[in-house]
Amino acid sequence: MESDTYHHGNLKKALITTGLEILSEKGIEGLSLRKVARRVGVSHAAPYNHFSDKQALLAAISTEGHKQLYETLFRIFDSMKHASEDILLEIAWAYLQFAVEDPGRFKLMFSGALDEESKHPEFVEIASKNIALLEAIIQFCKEDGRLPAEALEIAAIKLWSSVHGFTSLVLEDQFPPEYMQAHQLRELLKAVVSP
Amino acid sequence: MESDTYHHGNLKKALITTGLEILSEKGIEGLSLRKVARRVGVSHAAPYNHFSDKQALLAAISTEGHKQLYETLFRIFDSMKHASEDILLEIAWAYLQFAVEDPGRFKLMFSGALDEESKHPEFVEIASKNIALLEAIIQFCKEDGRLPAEALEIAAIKLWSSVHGFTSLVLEDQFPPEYMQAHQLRELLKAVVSP
DNA sequence: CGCCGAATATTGACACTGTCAATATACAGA
DNA sequence: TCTGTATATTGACAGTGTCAATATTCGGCG
Repeated sequence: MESDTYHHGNLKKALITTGLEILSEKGIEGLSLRKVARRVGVSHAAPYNHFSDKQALLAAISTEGHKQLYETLFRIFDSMKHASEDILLEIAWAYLQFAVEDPGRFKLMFSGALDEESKHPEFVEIASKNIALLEAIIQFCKEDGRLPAEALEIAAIKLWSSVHGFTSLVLEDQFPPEYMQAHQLRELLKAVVSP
Repeated sequence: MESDTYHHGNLKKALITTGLEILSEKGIEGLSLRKVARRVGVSHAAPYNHFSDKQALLAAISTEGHKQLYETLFRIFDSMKHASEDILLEIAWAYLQFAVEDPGRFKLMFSGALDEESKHPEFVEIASKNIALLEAIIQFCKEDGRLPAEALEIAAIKLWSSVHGFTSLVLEDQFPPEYMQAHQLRELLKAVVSP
């Protein structure tokens, strides 16, 4: 599958993963089409055979990020189903870690560098999968009986809003610096996810 | 104060307000130093006499946005001190409206186009002013006695996180489209701000 | 008034970017 | 093998952020 022929083989995938690399190293400002192409070892216009736009590449990278987030959260959920600890807190903490460990990726995913993510069907799919996972987690946490569907959706939105908002504000340095140490953050997060 | 002399007079302020204009019209991608300069009627390098960087101009614009947000929320708070309605909901609603009515401005303020906002002292000042306002609002809503300081800070962070997260996710089209009508949004928001 | 330094604005250049048209190369099936 | 299609390259274009060199204006001092 790997070759250095004239035809790259699977340039599309290579562009996405290399894009994630550069995103992680240089942040969102440092991510250019030409840089990705150069890194992959291909001419500056080659990406246009696979992506109509820079926007299209960014959307693909963002989608890949959402898949990674899903994987991360799902793994946590799965590994804690039989533990007694506070699952919601661990999920929220994982969300925060996901953002902090690679801010560029998180910002691309959520900070509107994309104009119309909802035009890309792959993106819509993984986004709703993430919501469904959240709902499953919440359902699981209510030991005493299931919630009605509507309440479940609302609870999921509440939880996601809180955790996402907290994470965004942390990432953007919007809190006073004395809150910004790890164990402080964890305490705050506990308050944020508690009802 | 207004003149079309060689020296503009107060180019710095003009650049900021014109920047906000373009931001509102073309969004964050469509905002360039040169476009702002052209619109103000000044050469493409003139801004460098007042801002060391594009980043510096963006930071100033962002700071101005935070001031507008403070004004907006303060007005709501002030006008509702003697009303019986749900202040928290109205504040949250105003926050959401502020974002929706000018997404470019909101994204610049919160979506990490800035690298190190906390280096600009004016920004730090208005940011903490905004937190203080939130705390005052929460304090006011607890009719039965004051909260201890620590609980107050935590409550403010909880509230801000929820509302900000909800707003961001709405702005980024992360929710299923059936949630996206105004009265639906208001219902959801009510759930988000309720304890 | 006239002069001079400081503040401010302009011009021109540079490397970099996204995008497109024209061209070249490689692959897959007849 | 030949041919069409998919893929990659090259070269161009306008637009960008930034900087150095230059020009213009302002404020204060004589």
